[in-house]
Amino acid sequence: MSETAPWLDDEEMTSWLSVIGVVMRLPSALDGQLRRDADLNYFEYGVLAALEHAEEQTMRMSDLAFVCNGSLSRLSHVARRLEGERLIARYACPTDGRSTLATLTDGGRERLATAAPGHVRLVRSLIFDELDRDEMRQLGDLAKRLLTRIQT
Amino acid sequence: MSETAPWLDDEEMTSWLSVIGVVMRLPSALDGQLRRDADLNYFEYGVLAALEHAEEQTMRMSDLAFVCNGSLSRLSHVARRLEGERLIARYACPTDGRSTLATLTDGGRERLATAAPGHVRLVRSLIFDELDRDEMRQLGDLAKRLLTRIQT
DNA sequence: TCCATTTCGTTGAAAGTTCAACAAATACTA
DNA sequence: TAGTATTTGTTGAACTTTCAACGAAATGGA
Repeated sequence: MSETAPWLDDEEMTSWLSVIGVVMRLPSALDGQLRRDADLNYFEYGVLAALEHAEEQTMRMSDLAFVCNGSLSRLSHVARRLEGERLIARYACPTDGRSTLATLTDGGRERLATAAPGHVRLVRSLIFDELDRDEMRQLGDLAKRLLTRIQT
Repeated sequence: MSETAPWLDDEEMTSWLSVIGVVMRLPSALDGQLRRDADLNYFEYGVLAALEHAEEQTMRMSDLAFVCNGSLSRLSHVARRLEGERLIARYACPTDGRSTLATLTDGGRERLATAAPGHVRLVRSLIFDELDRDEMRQLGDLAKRLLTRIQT
């Protein structure tokens, strides 16, 4: 990435603006519904949802941060808030003294149940109602390849 | 959007997780380079870039907010900062007393020139180096359709 | 073993964003 | 045209995220 790269041409720019438009606007669209329905933002929802799907409904903080696509610091602050609301609990990892394990509480499960139906409906209405199965698969495959690069 | 929607099946979920992964991680990847190279975040860069491409390098605040995919309030705060650094200037619109016009200054143009090469290189390395022309067109078309729904 | 390095998580402060309230100007309508 | 509603933009407070610094625990060589 050291040599001078050419600028984007018109066609590239058009595509890029659509992509970045989705990237910039989707989070606030999702946050809005979650805030109204369950007083959560998407990152908080993601934390609860990730824990629900995890074995024992428990994950290490750093793994949780990774699957939630956020920094460990961000997760740490959010975990403090969620713990304050008794939606998750944290305790020291018995096998690695550096690690902290986070687990979903009953309250967290309930809150997730409050948020989820509206969230799924919204995601359907914004994404899956617009794209058919094949298109969605294409989008997912392209996004997966980009994600590999971004995640470095 | 009122009836109970079915949950996402495995294939849908896999695609969705890739999409949301890009949505969540791309902004911080872009912010990092811009902060290092030119002490800007992506939203600020977008404001300067939008003005540069505008006629007279000038836009109404609310139009600017729209093309930058942000709220007017967010833009207003950012504009105050950018104006403080003399990267943009604001003045009342002569034809509509409610409106404010923002325009790029020489300093703003210079800052953009500092930021742009690295930014374009990064976007190329993350996006265009991974996808060929045809794939990028596909992605752009799919994203454009989603954007239409999200932008309501 | 000992020491340097890395990993893990938290913290407080700084920076940024959202939200609700507001004022000013324009547009609408009866 | 008077009164109401809408559009536009700003503001301050509350909230969230980032950044850099830190301590504790584990790892890896010499």
